[in-house]
Amino acid sequence: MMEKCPNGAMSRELSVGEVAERSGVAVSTLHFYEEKGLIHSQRNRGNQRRYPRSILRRVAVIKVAQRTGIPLAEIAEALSVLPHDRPLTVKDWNALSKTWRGKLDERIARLTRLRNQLDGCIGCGCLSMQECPLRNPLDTLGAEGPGPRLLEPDVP
Amino acid sequence: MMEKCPNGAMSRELSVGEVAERSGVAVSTLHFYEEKGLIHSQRNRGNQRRYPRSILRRVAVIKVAQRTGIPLAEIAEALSVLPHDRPLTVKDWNALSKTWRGKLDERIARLTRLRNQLDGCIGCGCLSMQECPLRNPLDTLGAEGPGPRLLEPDVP
DNA sequence: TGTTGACCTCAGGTTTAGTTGAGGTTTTAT
DNA sequence: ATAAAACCTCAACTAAACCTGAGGTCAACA
Repeated sequence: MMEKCPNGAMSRELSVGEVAERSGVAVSTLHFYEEKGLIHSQRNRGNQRRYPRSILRRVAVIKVAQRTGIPLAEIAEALSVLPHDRPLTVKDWNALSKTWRGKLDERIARLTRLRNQLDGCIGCGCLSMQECPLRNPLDTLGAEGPGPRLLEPDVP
Repeated sequence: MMEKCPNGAMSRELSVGEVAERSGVAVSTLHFYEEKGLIHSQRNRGNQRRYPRSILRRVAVIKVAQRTGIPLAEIAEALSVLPHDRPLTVKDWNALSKTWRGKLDERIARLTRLRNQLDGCIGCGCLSMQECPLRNPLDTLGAEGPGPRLLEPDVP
């Protein structure tokens, strides 16, 4: 009798090369991810990596997270709470994607603030330490005398 | 008679430590920037770096560009068309900030697209190779049979 | 039964943006 | 005059996210 496939489908296992091709990452990257604990593999009797098809989803999730700017270490942490030996459920994906969507929002918000500041400063020629919003977030509280005018009045 | 200061103000030159403190970057970073050609320095008779006050503006501009995500090499390139020995004018700053504003826009747009896709995909549970917008930009044209359903229907 | 091509491990290299430290000189303050 | 603080160069190190290559094994196919 045929065994019930834990993946819920009659799916052959994949070699590292197949996973690479189908997921669009290099073989070396899969090795690297494994080393970092982002993915796992079984080995066949010849010591070659064999993956369940669910690896494709896992890699896809990793790549989406990367596109949002999440560093691998953080992705690893987020994925680490999920068991490696069962496919991600919709629930898992919901939790992850909501968290990451939050972070993505933050990133967008930061960049948008910067853009607005930049818009406000294009042409103003200030970039002064005391007043310019582009400088202050970094250069908090000048504690200096009347700072120099930083841009010349444009008389070449 | 007092020489006309090229900076247009009666400003003492700054040491590397002063620049570091006032611009908020480490001394080692200023050395590094100099090595990369982003900034220049004069030396006094004791071989110590001396900067005109306009260095502060230059460093500020570099930091703004970095915040928009521009790599140092590209910043160096953008700044390289401007002479090192005269302060940036409002015109210079306008040109730079407009270019960078464009790149920033692009970045924001990319992230926003991703966010919308993520929103559309939260809860959908697809992440399928053929259909999911989160996968396709990377995994262009599956050219495979009817791809597997990638997420389990959530029955733990 | 070869012989490719895919796979293995492990060490070391690459890039970006710096930081750290050793060993020595200059400046500044007392 | 002397000590401390700041500065100099140069080499090496860090971290992230991989890639490359050497030397050897495994699998598929004609």
